[in-house]
Amino acid sequence: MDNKEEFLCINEESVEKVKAVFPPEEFLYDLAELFKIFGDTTRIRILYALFESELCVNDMAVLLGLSQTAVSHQLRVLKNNKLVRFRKEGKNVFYSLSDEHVRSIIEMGMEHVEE
Amino acid sequence: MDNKEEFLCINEESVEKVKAVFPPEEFLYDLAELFKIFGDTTRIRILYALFESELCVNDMAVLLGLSQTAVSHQLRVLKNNKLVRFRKEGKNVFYSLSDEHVRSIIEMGMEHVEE
DNA sequence: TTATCATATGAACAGATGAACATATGTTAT
DNA sequence: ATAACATATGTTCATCTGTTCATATGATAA
Repeated sequence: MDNKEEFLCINEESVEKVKAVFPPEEFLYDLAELFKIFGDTTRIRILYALFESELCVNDMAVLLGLSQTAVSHQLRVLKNNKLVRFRKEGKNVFYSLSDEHVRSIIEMGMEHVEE
Repeated sequence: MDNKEEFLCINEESVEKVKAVFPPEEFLYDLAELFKIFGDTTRIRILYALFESELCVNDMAVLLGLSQTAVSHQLRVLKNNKLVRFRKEGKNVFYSLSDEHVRSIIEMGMEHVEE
């Protein structure tokens, strides 16, 4: 079942063309990791909520009908990947989108979905 | 353990503001589904390969060092979600990106990763 | 027709992932 | 100090997902 018959390309030219510009594996890995973050309903809902206004954890939970724990866990993921930033104010932590890239990426996705 | 103390908002105003413009759940679900597709290394590599040139299944497998089966399975996902299209030519099936949205979304992601 | 090649599909297994629960940390008020 | 509150974290568990293996389909050539 050794199914790779050693580089039997059908169109060698195309393959070489692609190979020539292929980015480092790590880069594409990071790219996939980024999209993975957006690929969860809870996280997308959180990010979308932050489109309009910064919010504290409790308010997100209330707004989205989620447990505080669930929100906090997902915020950690978003924070670790620099998609949101936060400021502390007493007992509360207010989160907001970290930059315009986040907005752009989601908007691009929305265009595709809207069709 | 009933952890939702009935709408105890810290900032009622922000919550109302977000609620007012929140899109239907289904829309955000579809959006997450779309990003989920991009959130896998194999699929991103396939899509990226198709940036340069259309390719048949076997050539993708050779190029990316994957089994034919793995590529075929992922192409099905991409096909079902209309991210790639294909044309048959004899025994071969040539795949290509289905539209410019795909390219735009990936490019947006790359900008974020490049930082 | 049969043999061979290119791709697709189904089943099963391994690893990843999100949610819930319990608990910990950190902050303010008393 | 202690109590009450807001958020964070660790662990467990059920589910999802991607890969592999085996096999099927579909196409060309002999």
